[in-house]
Amino acid sequence: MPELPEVETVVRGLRNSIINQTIEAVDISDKQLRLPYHLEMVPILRGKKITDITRYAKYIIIHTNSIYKLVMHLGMSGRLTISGLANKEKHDHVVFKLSNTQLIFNDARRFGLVALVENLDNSKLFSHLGIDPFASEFTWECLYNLTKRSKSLIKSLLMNAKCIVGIGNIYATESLFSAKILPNRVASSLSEVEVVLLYQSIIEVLSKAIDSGGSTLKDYVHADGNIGQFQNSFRAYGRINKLCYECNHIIQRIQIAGRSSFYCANCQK
DNA sequence: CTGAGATCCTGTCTGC
DNA sequence: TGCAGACAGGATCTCA
Repeated sequence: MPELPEVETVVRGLRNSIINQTIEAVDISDKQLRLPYHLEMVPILRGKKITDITRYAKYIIIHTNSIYKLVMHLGMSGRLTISGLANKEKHDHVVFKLSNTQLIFNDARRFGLVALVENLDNSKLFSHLGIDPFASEFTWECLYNLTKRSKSLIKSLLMNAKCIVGIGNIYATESLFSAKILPNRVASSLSEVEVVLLYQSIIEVLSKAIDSGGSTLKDYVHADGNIGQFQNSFRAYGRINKLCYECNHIIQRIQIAGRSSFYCANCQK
């Protein structure tokens, strides 16, 4: 679910509310997430102070005054929220009791993960990941190099975390619409001009989505429980059979790599 | 090696 | 109203 803008929004929300708080207890449910829990996190984190919260790809990293970092991924339906209420909700899998509130990891579909990591650089979770769109090394030339040597479809490439991290189905769809490039084009067929347009579209779409607090389709909420607003700015995603805002042709849907892709056959070439 | 498809899991919505 | 089937922000494994 949450793509880069949603994760970034959650991280910013947490940064504003739980830095300097102490983890007093960790309560782990019996339902497994994507990977087995590191149960040793319960004693290790007890009494530790939260010093910073950062994002690495779609992972949320909670730094403490111990050598370990708490790493979380929201999968498709994960929520990471702050709540003063003690009552447990369905699908609350890990609850961190803090000085004067609770940090709650809730995930209906359990595709997410909560892990303890000592060294981020050595972690298997991150070793294969591609470039972050907001890293200074991510330039249009960098994107061009990726497309040139790829035989996959451009939308698959954008969503492939081994190439670029953080872009999922929504933002791949919106970026391609904005750049007027069909999602089922072979990546290596894109011209330099098209790649420049696509690069600019990715940065613009992601930036606007972050400014809007991300997109809420169903499960995603901010750390404070509020929903995102970027879903109101979608120009292609989910707009099947509706009129294209640019040219009034019908928005169509195709499946690419098993995911719905929405596009305007008139605008996108 | 690469890329497409299936898979993990639960909830919600649509159509019969 | 009930039930089957499709579909949903991701990542990873398997197979061709």
